[in-house]
Amino acid sequence: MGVTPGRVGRPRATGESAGERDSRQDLLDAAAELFTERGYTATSTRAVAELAGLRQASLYHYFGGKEDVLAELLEGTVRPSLRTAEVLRDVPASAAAKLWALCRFDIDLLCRGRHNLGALYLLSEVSAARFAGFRRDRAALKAAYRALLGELAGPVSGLDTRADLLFGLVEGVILTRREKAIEDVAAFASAGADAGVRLAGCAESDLPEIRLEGLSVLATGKTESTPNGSPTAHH
Amino acid sequence: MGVTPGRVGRPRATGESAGERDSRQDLLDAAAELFTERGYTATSTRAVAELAGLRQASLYHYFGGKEDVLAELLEGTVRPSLRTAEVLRDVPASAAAKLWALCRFDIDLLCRGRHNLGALYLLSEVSAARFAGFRRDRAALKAAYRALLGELAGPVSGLDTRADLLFGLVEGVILTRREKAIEDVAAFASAGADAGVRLAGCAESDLPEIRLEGLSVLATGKTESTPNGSPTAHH
DNA sequence: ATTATCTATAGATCTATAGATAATGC
DNA sequence: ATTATCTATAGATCTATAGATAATGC
Repeated sequence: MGVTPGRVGRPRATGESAGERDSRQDLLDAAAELFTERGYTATSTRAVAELAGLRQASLYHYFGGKEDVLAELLEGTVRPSLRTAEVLRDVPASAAAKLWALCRFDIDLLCRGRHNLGALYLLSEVSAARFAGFRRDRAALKAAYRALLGELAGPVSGLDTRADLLFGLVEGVILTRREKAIEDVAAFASAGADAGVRLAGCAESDLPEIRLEGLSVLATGKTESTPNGSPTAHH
Repeated sequence: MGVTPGRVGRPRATGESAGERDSRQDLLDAAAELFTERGYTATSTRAVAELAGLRQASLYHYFGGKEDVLAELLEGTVRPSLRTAEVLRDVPASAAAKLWALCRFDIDLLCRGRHNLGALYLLSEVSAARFAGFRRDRAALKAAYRALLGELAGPVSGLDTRADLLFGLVEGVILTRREKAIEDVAAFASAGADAGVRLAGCAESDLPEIRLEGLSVLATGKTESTPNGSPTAHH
């Protein structure tokens, strides 16, 4: 014990190999930073690898190619929200409180983290069939929003439209965050959740109660949030 | 009269030159389609030129480079909204109605048109200093939203946050549109405007009146909407 | 003469593969 | 022997420029 682990394999050309985590994660982190800040196509595999402290070709030891890196990052951005939505379904609480809680969780997640990972979804290239897994998860999350809205409003016409708008409100914070730093994320997420239930038609006077119940729902659900910066890897 | 105009300059290699509009606009249209569908960096100048019916190098006769094309498209996306916001400022109407009208106009604009031009703003590359003009206009538009919100709510705390969220709701429709076609744009835009004033704190019971007044404001303002597909060029 | 286009190309990328090398593990 | 990395490179781009060419205009 106490023995330095000693790494298998040829050392990195940049001496910096030593103290770091594993290279695969280094690559994902570097890609997250560059993809969100410069865009996907504008980022070369060389840029990713070198920010991670490796040479370009070494990226191919861990990923089939650039697209695989993006796919993995993308999936990490919806999964936690989707899991929260699933947990909420079985929690005994008012629909309004659950909706508040889901908005609050999602917005918080999108605002937190070192990079604006939600922005990856904005890349036009994501339309490609390659990212089917991600898009399936995202559709399921949207369905969860719609279900809660329906529970709240009864069989109202225009439910789909409202779900679209509400989902847009939540994802819209990605754009806000791109424009400026959000200082107090918790407050912003709560305000966003307030806006969400207002949009859903809840009366202003019911808000304080909804908020309280929503917060307690979140606390019970104890849906662990993503650790700062890097997406959770479930692979 | 009746004489075919007869075009100056060497004819296009693709015979198709004849019936078209001017080449500059052809290039902008082609770029709009490709940038929104594949992304900016992923689109080559060759692809743009050839979709426009020209050869790659001919693009440089009209634009300094790819970035100039993007800059011009971008500016066309905010200008009409900004102009509407300015017109609304001086219209005698309730703040709620004006806010409704502005939301309605913006959402309508973002949803209409052949390509999802709003999505251009999502490109990460747009952060670059190169597009200062566009970003200035966009900031001014957001300020208009905030002003109306302030007028409506009085000196409330968290006004900036609400403006961010409202703006996010409006721009969020870009994401909705990317995901699916919006069949009835007018209805969607009205529902979005409803959602906007709800979010701003207006009571459900006031909505019918706000809507009516908002619609009449829009009709008076007579802010001409962008012609289908291509951005208005104010240059 | 002027203009809009063309063809050709230099120089700079960028992705992905082949194969060498420098560690540890046994 | 296994592994993680490296170096080198082929082949495919892509952007921007130089300079030719095929129309109209006068």
